[in-house]
Amino acid sequence: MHSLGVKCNEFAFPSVFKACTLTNDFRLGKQVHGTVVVTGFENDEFVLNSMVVLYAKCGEIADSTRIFDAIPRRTVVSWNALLNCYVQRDSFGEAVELFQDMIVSQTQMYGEGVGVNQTTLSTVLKSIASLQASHICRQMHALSLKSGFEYNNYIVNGLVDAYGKCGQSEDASRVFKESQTSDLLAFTSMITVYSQDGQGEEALKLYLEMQSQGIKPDAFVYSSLFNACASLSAYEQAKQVHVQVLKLGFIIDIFAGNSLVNSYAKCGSIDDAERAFREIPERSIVSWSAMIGGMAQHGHGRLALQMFNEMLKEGVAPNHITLVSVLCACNHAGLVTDAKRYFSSMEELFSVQPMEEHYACMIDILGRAGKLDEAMELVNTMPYEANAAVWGALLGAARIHKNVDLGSKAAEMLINLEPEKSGTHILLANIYASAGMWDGVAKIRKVMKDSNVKKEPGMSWMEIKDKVHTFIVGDRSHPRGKEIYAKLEELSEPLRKAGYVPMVETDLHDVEEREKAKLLYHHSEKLAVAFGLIATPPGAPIRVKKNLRICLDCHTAIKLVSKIASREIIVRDINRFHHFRDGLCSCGDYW
DNA sequence: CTAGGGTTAG
Repeated sequence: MHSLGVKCNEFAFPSVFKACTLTNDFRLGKQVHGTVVVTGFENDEFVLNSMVVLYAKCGEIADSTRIFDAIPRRTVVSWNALLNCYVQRDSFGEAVELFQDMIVSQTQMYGEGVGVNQTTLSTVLKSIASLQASHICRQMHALSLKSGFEYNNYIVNGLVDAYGKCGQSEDASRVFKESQTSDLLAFTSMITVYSQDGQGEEALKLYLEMQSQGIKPDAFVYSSLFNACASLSAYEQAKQVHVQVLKLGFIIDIFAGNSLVNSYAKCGSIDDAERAFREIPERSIVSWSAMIGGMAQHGHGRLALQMFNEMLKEGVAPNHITLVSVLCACNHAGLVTDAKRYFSSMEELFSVQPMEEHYACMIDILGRAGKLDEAMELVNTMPYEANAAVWGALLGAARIHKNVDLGSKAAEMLINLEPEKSGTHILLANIYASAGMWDGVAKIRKVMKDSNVKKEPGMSWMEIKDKVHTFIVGDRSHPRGKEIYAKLEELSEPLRKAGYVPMVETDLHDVEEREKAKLLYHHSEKLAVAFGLIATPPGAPIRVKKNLRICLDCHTAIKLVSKIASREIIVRDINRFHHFRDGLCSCGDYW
């Protein structure tokens, strides 16, 4: 047109720029920019706004901003284009800053809550979610209400996602419920929030609810569902969801595949995890890390290291998480020398600088192996302040190696760092008890009473078909309670013959000795195992999970039960898996 | 005239 000598007025340019933006034709756009200058329209705000959008879309943020800054009145679209530009390159902080300028400028120009639209809010919510900027969530929520976008699907989804990522799952759920949306993405976001918040039951319930409303899922939701199963340790559930994905004809992509590996591992079946792992077509570092970490948690240290070598052979570079898992694997297998080698060479070999987590892991390894001096040396020379993980590792080491001094020092630091946790007091009491320091035990009991620290009640679960059976110490409310207690009674004689002596001294309950022995014998994990023995077919593995660390007395007893009853018993406690088989445990009595 | 959801450790 221009080359034909036809005069072009300012009304044509925005449309031309728009066409260039839509077709991603940056080259033509630049040419037209030149024409704008030649024809003297470079001060027209409509022309300039359309140029901002063009340059932003092409990722030329400097040019875009330069033009943008020179426009006296910017359109919402220009602001949005620039905002989106920042989000595209993960500059979320800059996006939020730009938005704050935008609010000031647009409010001056148009009045409150008017100069932004749903695209603005949606883009900014995504930035807030990525930054986990919880303090701005509420403001954004208020602004959305004020602007009248409350029930817009994009905004609902954005708010759910942002509240969730900022750790405010209750607010996320309130927005979701009040919106009464039937949008697939909003459902997916809400399911993800629940699963990331450890509310696996809610996640699975919402998935059912979604289907009963006739909303068809897509492949996105499954990674979160598998995670929900993982957090519930619900093996049957994981299998059911897995089967359903296949039935619906969705391909298990890399995200869902990685979650599935993690889920099967966390549900106690490392074999299923490995099968799922082998079926992932293009395994990423996340897939490998999940598999290596799973094997480590199951106590298969050597296999985990083999897996790591296989990974290196395939040319996949480990990241900091992989290396935590590798160290963890060494820890479970008692491979101190290997751990030291990996730890000291990780920066040189894999360009991963040891972080706090790696130090904590290494300190745990040294401590468990009884090298308490070396562990302390590392604590004193590392470039970090010792955190709860480090003191926790030292406390655990002190318990295993019966070191009262280190134990009380570590416990003191831990109680300062996490005063609300009862586990620290309990562990220290165990250390005192095993050293025969009964006044120490009594003191802790008093401190716990005075400071109102409650021992978190121990609970164990067993999943049979799709029903979850819950047990707490001494509880007789289970429908098959009578049989469960009879089974334990029946086991007491063979247990005694096999050398089991109740460890009453480690129990902190304020009751008489005989009463203690009874409580001990009816710990939740023992009840769950007894139930497993009567409720599953002979020879079937028994899977139990517990909300705390498994107790020492139960660990001893269950080892013997696995032999007496010829059963594989798998207990997932808060830290790891214990595979009891033929009188032994996969953790090698280190936990 | 621009915009939304999923994966690994401790």
